[in-house]
Amino acid sequence: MRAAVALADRVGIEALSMRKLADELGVVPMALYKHVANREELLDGMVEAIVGEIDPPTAGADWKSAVRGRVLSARRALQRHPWARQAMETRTTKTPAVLDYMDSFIGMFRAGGFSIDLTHHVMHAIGGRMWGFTQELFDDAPRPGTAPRAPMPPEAQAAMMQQMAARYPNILAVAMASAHEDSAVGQGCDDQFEFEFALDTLLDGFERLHQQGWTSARARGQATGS
Amino acid sequence: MRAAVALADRVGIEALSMRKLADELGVVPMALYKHVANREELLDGMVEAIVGEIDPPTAGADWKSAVRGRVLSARRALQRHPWARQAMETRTTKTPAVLDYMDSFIGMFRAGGFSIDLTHHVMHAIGGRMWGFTQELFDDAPRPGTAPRAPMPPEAQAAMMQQMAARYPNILAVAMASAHEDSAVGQGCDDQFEFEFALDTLLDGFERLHQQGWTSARARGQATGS
DNA sequence: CTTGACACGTGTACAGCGTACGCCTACTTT
DNA sequence: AAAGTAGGCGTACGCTGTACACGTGTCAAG
Repeated sequence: MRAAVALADRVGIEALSMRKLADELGVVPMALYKHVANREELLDGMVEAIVGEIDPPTAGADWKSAVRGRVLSARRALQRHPWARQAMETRTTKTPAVLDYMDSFIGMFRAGGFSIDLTHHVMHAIGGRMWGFTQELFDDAPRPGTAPRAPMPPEAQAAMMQQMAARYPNILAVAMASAHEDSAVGQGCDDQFEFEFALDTLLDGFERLHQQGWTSARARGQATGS
Repeated sequence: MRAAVALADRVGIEALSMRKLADELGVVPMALYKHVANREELLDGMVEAIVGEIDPPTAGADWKSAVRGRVLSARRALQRHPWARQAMETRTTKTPAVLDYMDSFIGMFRAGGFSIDLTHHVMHAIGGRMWGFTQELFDDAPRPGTAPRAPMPPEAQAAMMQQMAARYPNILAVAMASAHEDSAVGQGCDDQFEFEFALDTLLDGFERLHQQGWTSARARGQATGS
């Protein structure tokens, strides 16, 4: 796994093949399949490793600087591994380290007193920026070419829920809240709304900066008002 | 090209191979290479086609609703072709339709009276959201595995500049301004700054919403303050 | 001390991929 | 009529992921 990350750092993600990695390890290609089921799972593992490099949230900080610091840490991790962004974007399954990160990320807003509802929208808005770059989050839309996962037996689902509740309380809270909301849409969350929420938050910010005659804050040595 | 888009719509981008596309057209694979140099160029062309589907900016609207409408149009185009997002993210060369779109996008802010400087940062901040999703823009960082493009003879470069100036005046204006800025960094633009600018714009927006006791605007039938 | 399970590596094989190279045919332009 | 050109064809090469069967070594239970 570490070797895969190192190799990708050197040759990029496209050039990382099972054969090249096997060569690197002085081993025959098929040997790798004793450790991962397939190439996809290898990429999953690599992403896990990168997510693990992100610093934990600074304890005792206000929500804003906690979030800010965490995102910048994620960005640093991504910059160390330029292939990681693309790899994350193509990943479809959410692995434990990713869920951990999301859960604790949600936790930062909750600890700052954000309502579940606002937290939910805010998570969408910050989207992949939370990874040090940007992507749509919660993107469960079935893409063509990806087979729908096999349905699980109900008791297994229940057990899964238990596990989830214990390990990812914040994710669950948000998911539950958005599931039975008294909105017009009813079940699930409204992608269009989330997109416009993020867009408008940015546009409103731009408007404010423009109205107050913003000139390069860089020269003044700070970013925005924060 | 149209056939490629249609096929990708059906089977996804991963499953779109030169051979499948050739089959679709009732033709032998190598026949495709009379129309495109390679698969990359095919993808470039497909992205061009999608960008061409985005509506032109509404004439006579204020900058904010012009930008808003355009982004939502881009989003609609992307939703019609779920593979397009990923395709655009892997594209490295900026093709004419893409440059046209960027130029006219910059133009919307300029027409709204934004300074070149603010426009620049704002373009970074809105990033790929301008595409109906989100990505880092102006991302010219050389990735491993991509050969550096062959350098051009200087007179060709000059001619290129002429063309650029005529066709993409807004892009050029922004590029020029950021090239010789009196900042500490000097030449080029500061990725880190741009990232933090966008992040802080969002965080400031979140803070404002939180402070004014935001509750689901969806129930009230509007997004944010706009 | 033997036996079997298990983790891990090997070798061979196959189908699918992008595409280099050379050849052929039909149509347009002169 | 001649020549160029746009497009399609066939073959072939090296690369990919991975299925399947077959070793080995380590270790616990009989």
